[in-house]
Amino acid sequence: MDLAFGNVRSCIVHQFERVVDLTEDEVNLLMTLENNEREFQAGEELTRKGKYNNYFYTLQSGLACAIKTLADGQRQVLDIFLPGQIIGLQEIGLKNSFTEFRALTRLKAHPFPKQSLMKIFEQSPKLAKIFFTIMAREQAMLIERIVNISRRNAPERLAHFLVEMKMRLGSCACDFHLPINQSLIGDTLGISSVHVSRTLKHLRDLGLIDNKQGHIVINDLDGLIKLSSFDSGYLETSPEWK
Amino acid sequence: MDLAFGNVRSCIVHQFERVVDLTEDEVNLLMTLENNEREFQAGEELTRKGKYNNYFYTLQSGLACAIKTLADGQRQVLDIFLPGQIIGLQEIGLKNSFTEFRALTRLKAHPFPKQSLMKIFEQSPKLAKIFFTIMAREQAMLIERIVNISRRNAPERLAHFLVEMKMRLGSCACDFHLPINQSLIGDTLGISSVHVSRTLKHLRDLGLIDNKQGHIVINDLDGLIKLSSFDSGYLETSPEWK
DNA sequence: CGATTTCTTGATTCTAATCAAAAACAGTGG
DNA sequence: CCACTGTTTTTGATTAGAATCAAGAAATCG
Repeated sequence: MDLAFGNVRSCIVHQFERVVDLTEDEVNLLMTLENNEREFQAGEELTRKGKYNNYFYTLQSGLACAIKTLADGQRQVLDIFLPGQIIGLQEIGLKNSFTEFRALTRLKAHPFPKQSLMKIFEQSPKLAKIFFTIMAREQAMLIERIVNISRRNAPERLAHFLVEMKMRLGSCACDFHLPINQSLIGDTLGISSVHVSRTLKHLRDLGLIDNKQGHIVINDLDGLIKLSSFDSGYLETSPEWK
Repeated sequence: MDLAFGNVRSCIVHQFERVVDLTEDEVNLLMTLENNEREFQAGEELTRKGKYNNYFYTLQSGLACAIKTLADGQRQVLDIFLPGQIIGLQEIGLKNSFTEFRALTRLKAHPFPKQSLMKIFEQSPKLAKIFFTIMAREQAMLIERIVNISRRNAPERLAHFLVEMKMRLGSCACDFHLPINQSLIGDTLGISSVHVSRTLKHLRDLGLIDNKQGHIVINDLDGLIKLSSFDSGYLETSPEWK
């Protein structure tokens, strides 16, 4: 398995401490969200679609995604989850959800019941605030996805997507595994798989990237950023919310 | 001004009580968010774009929208706010926001500083939970917008948009004012204004709707729902989160 | 009532979808 | 290690949906 999607020690605490300093009590409170670990195989569903799901998951290692399937069988990928992210926040409070969460690689995740969140709110307003901030960041990413799909053409969309993945992975190396096929990329960006193939070739021809089966090399990050008019603002958290 | 966008008494409390029963203390706490009212003219910006904004707004009457403008001048409308909604939640915690909030009609809104939210979290976990639920609903709407833009063609998109507006307005009468021009509708749905005009004509020709300057009449709601495969699930809150 | 904005309609162009088939690749078991 | 199978990717040809350009009609505003 690729290092980029490898293990994160106590993933949620780690994630939170990037944002704020936690007291011992708060760390312990958060740790209660991670008391049982489950492993999923690549392709396995974390939640069965349609069935009401009472769990969140904190993703420890591997990759997952959220997929919405339409009545006519079309699919839309809503998010690709990296280690440290919380899976399922987006459908909190909804009567019934038709979002399906699926493992993209073999992965480890900690399921915890949605009620735990309420307990956390009661015991620590500070943590409530952080969950709020995380939710807001998710939302900012969704907004950026709307802009991307709605306003950019295929090469721009793909370039934006690749830059976003690179930024979120945070690796210095412009070189990472992307273990999803072109069909799923298309379902993320709202273009057909055939056109994804053509567009990847186009970006290769421009010398911006190289790719072969699930491996991306970014040759010209600035070029991709310029092409897609990528603005990282939506990934950055305000200091005062830390 | 149209009744549909008319006054809501103490809008946020009203909104919250649709979801949960509030104690006297909680009502008072919420009321602190509405202690000063401001009026904005149609077309006026609530927040100046680019400038850091420290305020939320609870919308009391009128309509507003959130717009993101790209570097090349293209616009994307992210949300259309109805009375009772909170404007600005989506950009909480973000370092810098390039979302612009603009009045679509003459409107009344209550600005309150973002810090107030933290105070509420400290004093009532129950209210924190409701804010969370509201945020989740916003997010569900964004997800639906992604699906709409990404997966449906122009007539389907427009039909979906009209059904959503009707559902959110909650009016029994399939007949409402929509005080935004076709250019803005296009910027909401990711199609050009010219194509909005053609598509509206198409829906009229099918006998599904009637429209003239800012006024929509839905003749065949079921037809629109079927055309757009509209599923209201994303607007409905789960009972256990109430 | 003139001026400006918005809406409609037509003609053309372009991007991406679809259809179809071949090539590359990954996984399987002999 | 290689043949067999199924999946994924590539490439080409065609079609469809929507953008763009342009100009006239309608509505709104002062």
